[in-house]
Amino acid sequence: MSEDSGSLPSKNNFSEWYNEILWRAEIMDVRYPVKGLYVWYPHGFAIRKATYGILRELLDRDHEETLFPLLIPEHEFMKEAEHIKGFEEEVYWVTHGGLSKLDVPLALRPTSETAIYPMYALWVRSHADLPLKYYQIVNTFRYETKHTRPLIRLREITSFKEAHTVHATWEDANNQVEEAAVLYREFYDRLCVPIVMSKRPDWDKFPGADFTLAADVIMPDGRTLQAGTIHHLGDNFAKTFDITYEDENGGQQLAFQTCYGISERCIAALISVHGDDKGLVLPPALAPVQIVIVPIIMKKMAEEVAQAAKDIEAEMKTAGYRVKIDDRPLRPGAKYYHWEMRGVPLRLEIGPRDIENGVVMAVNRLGEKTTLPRENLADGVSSLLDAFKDQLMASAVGKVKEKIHIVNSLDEAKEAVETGIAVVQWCGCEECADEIEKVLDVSLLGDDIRSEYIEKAEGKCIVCGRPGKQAVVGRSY
RNA sequence: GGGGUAGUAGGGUAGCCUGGUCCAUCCUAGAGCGUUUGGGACGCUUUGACGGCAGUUCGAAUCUGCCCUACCCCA
Repeated sequence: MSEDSGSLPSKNNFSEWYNEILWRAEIMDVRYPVKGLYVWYPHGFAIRKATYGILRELLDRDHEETLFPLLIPEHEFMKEAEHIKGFEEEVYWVTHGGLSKLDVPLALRPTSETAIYPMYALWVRSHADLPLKYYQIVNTFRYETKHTRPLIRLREITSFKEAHTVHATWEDANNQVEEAAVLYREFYDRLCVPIVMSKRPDWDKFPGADFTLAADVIMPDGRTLQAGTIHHLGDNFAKTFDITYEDENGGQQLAFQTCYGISERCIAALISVHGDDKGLVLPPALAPVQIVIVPIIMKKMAEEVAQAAKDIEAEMKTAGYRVKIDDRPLRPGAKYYHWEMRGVPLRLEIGPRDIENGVVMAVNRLGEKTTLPRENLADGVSSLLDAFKDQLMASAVGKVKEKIHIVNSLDEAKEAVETGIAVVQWCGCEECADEIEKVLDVSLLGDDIRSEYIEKAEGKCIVCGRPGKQAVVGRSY
């Protein structure tokens, strides 16, 4: 395989590194002949499967999974004025069935509010139906005009997990927003990816929402990637789609709603945060292959070594690991590079010497070697993998902390956003935000910061000097 | 939104202005055979391309038109 040899561009050149690792590690093939659409390789898809498996597991605690249609009739799509304004530039329309023009044009969902809420209007009858918490994992379409980028800016988002909840009161919905924030934090914890959550400024919230919380990931080049959003929809959509319920006293009440989504950008974050110059680095839970066994086959003891590898494979399978023997007729070194590129967390080497000594060589993806006793191998493996996961998290947190700069002036902020994000004091008005964005060439990501990496502090707006609150600014994808 | 540059085999390049070939070339690419194997093995044999569609021509990677795609710069 062509992607098997040679080295990656250094991660210091993040953009090149990112493009190259996607195909070298067999995540995505970008050669599909339509702009903004990409193909998942089986290996990338396996990472997706593991990642979304975790998302499902977390949501399934108290949500139910559903599936709504891809096509939305124009009259439903056009109902919510703010919502339309937010999306009209980027909607794909199906206008023909065969050769005949459709009476009602159909939108390819850019997001599913207008597909789901007409049905919610039918489903929600009484307070006993609430809260209602459904989610789906679907593809969505947006006609992006700026530069598309695999996993990050797509015309077909292939893996949009969107949850849509309905509640009796604004406060209930608000509690759900908080629950979603906890949920997303736990999700990214499982990915060992640190996030910074904040409240988007009003002009940047989801079209039709009361407010929006967002999880941003700080990428290796210091730019931020919005990797999850949580919207309090108030009763805005309930009014439009007539979602009402009968309360305890027999009166009709408007419902309150939230929605929150995560797309395959989470995988872009996963790859980018952990990967290194040798390729992918994956937490064991997300690795399609968790353990690769490389038999060191020489002329002597060839049979014994092959059999020992098979025995280890069987043992690891029994212990519940995704494991693979690499018995291809290649030099061992070639195999090491091959699996390092694909992010396999742990490699076990077994050769004549090891058999004689009753041990197995274990090497984790960070290159640390351990000699494990052959007896009770699964125990040794288990503790190595646990330690490896903790190492990944610690290293990711360390990198993020270096990229967060708490600053007191526009000048300091300007320097800070060259390598990461700046935490500034901001009075909250749009004029000052515009000034910050213009001078620094950044986005004001949000205030009401929720991050264990950022200490709370008070101060004065770095533009106008009025009393401020903390806000995150950075260059974003 | 405006401008620019470019698409040649799995990947990387030359050729294009000045149309012509039976072998273009490199690789850590593929296939086959053999010898190897504790950090990217070696030898021999071999496969495969001119982004797409139309046009000009005896003849197009090369000229013309349209389309698609990618990258860069400016708002």
